[in-house]
Amino acid sequence: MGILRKTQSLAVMLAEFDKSSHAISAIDLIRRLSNKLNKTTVYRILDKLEDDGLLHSFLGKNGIKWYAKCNGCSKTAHTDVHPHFQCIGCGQVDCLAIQIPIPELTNRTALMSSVLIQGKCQNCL
Amino acid sequence: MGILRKTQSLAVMLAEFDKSSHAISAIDLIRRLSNKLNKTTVYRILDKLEDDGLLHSFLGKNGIKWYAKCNGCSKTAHTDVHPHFQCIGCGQVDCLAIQIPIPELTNRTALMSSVLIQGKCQNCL
DNA sequence: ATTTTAATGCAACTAAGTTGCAAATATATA
DNA sequence: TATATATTTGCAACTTAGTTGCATTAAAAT
Repeated sequence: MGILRKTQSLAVMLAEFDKSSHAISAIDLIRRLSNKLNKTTVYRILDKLEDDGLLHSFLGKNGIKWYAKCNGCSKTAHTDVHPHFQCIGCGQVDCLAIQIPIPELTNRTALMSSVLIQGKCQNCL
Repeated sequence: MGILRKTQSLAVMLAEFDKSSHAISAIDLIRRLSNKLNKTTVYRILDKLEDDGLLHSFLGKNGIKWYAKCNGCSKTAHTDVHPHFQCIGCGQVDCLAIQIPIPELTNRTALMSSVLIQGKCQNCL
């Protein structure tokens, strides 16, 4: 189940996502908010916001977890699927507003896919 | 640096990869070989085999590390890039012998990409 | 204002992977 | 073949990301 109470911690978290247009890793968020929120709380609120379709999560380099705002998802359907880009220079991670088509597979049914592209962002070129 | 000595541990590891045609996760390998090899040794040999272009690694569901045999890679160039498939039924992971084209990105340069497709394998359909 | 129920903080834990170092085992040299 | 040298191994201890149980706190309902 997702969010049901409007708590201070929730406001703090939402503010943090409103502040930046990029994805944020769970660990970075914990670091940034360490004086305000406990890390357990951060993880729990992230979970709930994802349940509610406000955030989506994905794995970056080295398998660490990132979160970014969703576009047009709901509690029932996460429709906003797209690749993510991680800059190997500055580490910044962004959602890409493109579609990567997955071809039909032989002997298998594809149900979901995750694409992580690594490279250099404009700043780091 | 890669492998330089033909040790028993190395033989045990290579035998394990020859035994199966699927990818093997590091943790599973450690479990399977726990009576023969220390986990540190397993990780170290995996590293070296990857350096040598005999294995490639990638991240599966939940960010855990998988290894599979390479096709036509060398110590200097890992040319064998392809998507991986993880069955959500049995957990089995395979390399897919297909290419997923990554389009040109605006304001960014893509240097590498990793694609994980999840779905059902033939057995689990 | 009081009760109910969800959210929080804390400490302790788990799981995957890494590191330092002494002991063991390949390989090179004599 | 025996010895020296250098790599590999095992072990224990550590790190890092994330999770769990439980008592306390804070929303929301009554």
